[in-house]
Amino acid sequence: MIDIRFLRENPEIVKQNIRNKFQEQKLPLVDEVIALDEEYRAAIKAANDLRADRNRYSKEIGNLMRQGKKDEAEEMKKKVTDADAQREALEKKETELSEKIHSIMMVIPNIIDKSVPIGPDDSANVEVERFGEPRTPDFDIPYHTEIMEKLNGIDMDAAGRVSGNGFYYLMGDVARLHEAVLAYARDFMIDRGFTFCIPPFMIHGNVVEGVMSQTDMDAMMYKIEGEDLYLIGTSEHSMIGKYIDQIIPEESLPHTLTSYSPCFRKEKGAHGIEERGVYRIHQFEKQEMIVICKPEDSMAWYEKMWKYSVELFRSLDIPVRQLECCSGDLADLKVKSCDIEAWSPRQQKYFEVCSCSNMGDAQARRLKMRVKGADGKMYLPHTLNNTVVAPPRMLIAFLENNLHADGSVDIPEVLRPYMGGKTVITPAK
RNA sequence: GGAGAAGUCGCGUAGUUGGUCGAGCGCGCGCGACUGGAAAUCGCGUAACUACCAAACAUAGUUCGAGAGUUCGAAUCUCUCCUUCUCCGCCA
Repeated sequence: MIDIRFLRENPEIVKQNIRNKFQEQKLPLVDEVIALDEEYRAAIKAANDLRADRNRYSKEIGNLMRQGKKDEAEEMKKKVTDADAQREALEKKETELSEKIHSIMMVIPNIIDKSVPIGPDDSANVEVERFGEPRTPDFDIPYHTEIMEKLNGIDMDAAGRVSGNGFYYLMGDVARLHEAVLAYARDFMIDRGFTFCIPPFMIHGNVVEGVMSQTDMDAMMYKIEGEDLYLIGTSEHSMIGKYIDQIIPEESLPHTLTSYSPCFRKEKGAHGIEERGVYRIHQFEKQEMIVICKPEDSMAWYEKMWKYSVELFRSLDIPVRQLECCSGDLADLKVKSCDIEAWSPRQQKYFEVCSCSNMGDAQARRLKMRVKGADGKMYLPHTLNNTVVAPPRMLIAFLENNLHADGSVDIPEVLRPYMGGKTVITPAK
């Protein structure tokens, strides 16, 4: 969500930004919203004048009543009532226009950063840098669910019977590994100064609207029947939502938080064969990091945040690369975003395991989250989020990269304390 | 889930026959005076949003949990919802 004042004053920038994001169908909305806005402000002005009249008369009526001048008061009441219809019509127009403008502003994309590569879709994303040498073992690596099955670590059949497609039972060492990764990631972020947080896993509709775009909401969020509650798709939703309607003291910035939560996603749409198993599921668990900071600091935080992800994966000896999202692949709220992708020796390619985003002030504007500056002035902070690690998916990379021909899997040193000291897990006999 | 109480300006409170209440007081905070400096004291100031404006000020509008209603006029009356607290129930 961008500032309507900015749009009003810089329609060409907004339009060019829409073109850069290959959303030509939204171009007419710019002029449309400018016209509506003009109409809206005229309506406000007219309605304000009428309200001012009413207020003035009402005060006068009070005075007259006190002086016992009933007749004059009655006459004045009539004057006010006469203007009622006009005032109510204007007020109705006011709210209608305001709603229209709001709904348009909700779909106007955020202005992307100058550095974002222009491209229509994810095929135009740009590899920026690789970290670690991709390895290719001299034996065939099975599909990740097979590796897990050999370790007696997964039961997809039972999950299918109990919950349907898109769920999993993790068992034994694999389940423990899953928790170990989360615990390690949690401590990794705590060691970097982030505050650990366990947020609500269900949130109100208005918070959902504040943190994500409408299209994302439809495609992702599960709603609780009969209640104004949604299951979160990521703890970013509750963590950024935490600040709804809040005024943050400037001296408390930046807020650096790392949160754990299960994540629930509908995952509407067709997904390929490589997205079976635990790659794309309705429920998974994730350690997340979010930062609320001054606008001028957000790019520095962005750089720091994606590097944390790289560092974490490298500490588990998994090769990764940074892939910068191009304009067309950037969700509407985002200013800049990149994925960290892990190397899959089986597929001989990288696949997404983390997603780091700078949302600029878009979420802050929607949520009415503000910072009170030292000079007493209010401004909108910037919000950022990044995956620390989402274990079911990261386990794919983990197992493939640490697998031996006999089906055993090495446990990297940093995870051993969380695995009861085990150095390796081995297939059941 | 049931019964009761409450939700006011950063915090604590006043406000209960609707009008001079956008809101008093205390604390906190800011500025100033006093002082060698400080404490204490005294004085002044201290919500957000919107419109107008290049901007500031001024002006006008909106906001006393949220929404709707009654009324010329609502913090004050009515209704619905939400939240918190107390008690009970039910449980990890």
